Amino acid sequence: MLERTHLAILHEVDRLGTLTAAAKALNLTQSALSHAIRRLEQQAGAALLYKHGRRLRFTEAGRYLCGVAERLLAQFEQAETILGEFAAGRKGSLRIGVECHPCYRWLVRVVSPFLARWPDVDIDIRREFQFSGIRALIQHEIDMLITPDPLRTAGLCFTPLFGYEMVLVTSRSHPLAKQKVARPQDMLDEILLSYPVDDERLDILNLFFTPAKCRPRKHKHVEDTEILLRMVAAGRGVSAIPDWLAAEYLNELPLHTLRLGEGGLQKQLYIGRRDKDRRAPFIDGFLEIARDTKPAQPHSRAAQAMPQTP
Amino acid sequence: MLERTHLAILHEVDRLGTLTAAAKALNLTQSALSHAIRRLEQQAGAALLYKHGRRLRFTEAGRYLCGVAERLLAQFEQAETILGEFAAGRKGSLRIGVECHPCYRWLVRVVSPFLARWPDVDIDIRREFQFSGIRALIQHEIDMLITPDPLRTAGLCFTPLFGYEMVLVTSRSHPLAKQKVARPQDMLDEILLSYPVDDERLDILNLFFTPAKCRPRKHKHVEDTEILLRMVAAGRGVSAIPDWLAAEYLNELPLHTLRLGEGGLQKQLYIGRRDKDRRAPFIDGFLEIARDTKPAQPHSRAAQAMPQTP
DNA sequence: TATAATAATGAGTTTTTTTCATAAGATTGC
DNA sequence: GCAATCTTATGAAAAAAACTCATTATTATA
Repeated sequence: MLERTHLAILHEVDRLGTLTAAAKALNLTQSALSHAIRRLEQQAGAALLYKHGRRLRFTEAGRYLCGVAERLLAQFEQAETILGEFAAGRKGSLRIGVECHPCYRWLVRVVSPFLARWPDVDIDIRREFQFSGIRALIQHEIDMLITPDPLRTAGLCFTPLFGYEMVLVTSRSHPLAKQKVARPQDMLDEILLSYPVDDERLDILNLFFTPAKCRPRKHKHVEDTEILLRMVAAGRGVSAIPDWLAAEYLNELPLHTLRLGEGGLQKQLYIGRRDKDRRAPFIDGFLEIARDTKPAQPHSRAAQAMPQTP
Repeated sequence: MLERTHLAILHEVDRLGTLTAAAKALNLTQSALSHAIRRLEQQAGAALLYKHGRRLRFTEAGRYLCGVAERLLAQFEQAETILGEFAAGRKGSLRIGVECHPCYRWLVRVVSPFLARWPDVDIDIRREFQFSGIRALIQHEIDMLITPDPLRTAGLCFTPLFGYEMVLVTSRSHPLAKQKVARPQDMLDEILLSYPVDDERLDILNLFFTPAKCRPRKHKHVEDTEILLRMVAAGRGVSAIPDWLAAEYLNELPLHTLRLGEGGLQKQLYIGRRDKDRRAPFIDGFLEIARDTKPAQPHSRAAQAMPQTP
């Protein structure tokens, strides 16, 4: 079978003219090359070289193979180079799962510096999972998971990114806008707007309404953050979002934010990865950039006090 | 170093899903494949496969190599196919040198059946040589030489093709047209037309005039056979050409042919090749067809008696 | 014609690959 | 949950392949 070494030998013989020189270039003996060529010729059933004086010349078939060699050897070398890039962790693709809907807005700010730092790494962000994000991570469907719910699982490790508080947003003209703190009982007549997520995974239901054994009057799903907040601003409902996300919109929309309960609904965002993924430096690289990318200033809630009309 | 076998293994694993199946397809054991992949991974410094359940999955790097494999394996296979063509003697190119100017006309009749018989062989006909055709043959500038002057040379072998006679052609209205035989002395006032070849290589000078220690009045070179004979027909000169070539034109042009001297100027056409070129069946193939392709009937000289005006 | 350069060859050694036997891990069906 | 089954991993031994060494043969050169 035609092998890479055969091509390398023919190529060097072509380049240097003699077996002896080619052998030296390949760190082999002239004898080894002679044997190798002989074997190849016997297998192929065609002469590749013949003696011309004390040198060698290529037959038609040999010359043809030289052309093949030139093309294929280059491809081998390129493949090895790229393989080296993979090995060094410079090349690859990073599939990031996001379990916290609004976090997408924060994530896009992480991605840009990452792409600049790791030009050969592609990023793929996924927000929908067959089952849980954790499972997707374990099953290698994604490489990193951004989630506020780090399940302690063997083989995974979670790193905290930053803490935040889920706040209630209402229109600035909403009756609740006079309060600083919202209690579940205040909201029995409200329409709750949320991202389209299972009820069990909505913190405002799990941690706010359920303990108080009540529910808002109505619960509607809205896909997009922008639209959701515009609906809130228009008084069509209220919603619970991270404080830093609200902060980004307070200057643009007539919104008011309230603490959810006396202590507030405190959350922490985590980034998770598989333990064994030490192999790819860019995973750590992403983690580092993610840790350094803080969300909008939570204390910009002060902005809500500023007199301002959109 | 990345080898063809590595690519083949990865390709089969990709295609069949398991090492075991791939091993069977490659007529190896599962163990051999496992070892081979392990070695490659160690050399590359990058994981290529990882266990997922009881099967294997490709890492990024592994998937990349699968792509490489698909491309490169196809190229290897194609190269081997073509190498097989060479081995079977079907693929190649035949460079034919022609030292006898008018023989070109005969040669074209050989080429057609050859091309039909060896569809994969290209033919390249060369009429100009740096030095001699023999030298071109020895130095592999050409593979076959058509010549009337077979120099006995080591490493070459010449095969006779057919005998012919160089005849003098004149216009039918030329004074010499009354004769059947031309003597050198008859032609002291003539203009000799010939192909543009060194005087030493013109038989009519070497073998006809020189022995008689005389020369025609003038000697002109004409490139093309057709033009040369039209000039002869127009009485602008006389020329010496093979009898079979004259035969081809006797019906078309008012030409007359005379024997050069009493015995005539007898020649033999040879085809020469390198001794060692047994390697390429199509060289023998060409030789066979050439031997079977006879020139125009010499006895069609009878045509000259037929009453005919152009 | 001797000398130098180069390729070819055969035997022996080294290296690489392969196999065998078995362990270990994961899935399936009961 | 457990046996049966499927799959990969591993280490040692065997087999195969590649390589080297020493030498011969051929050609070019001075």
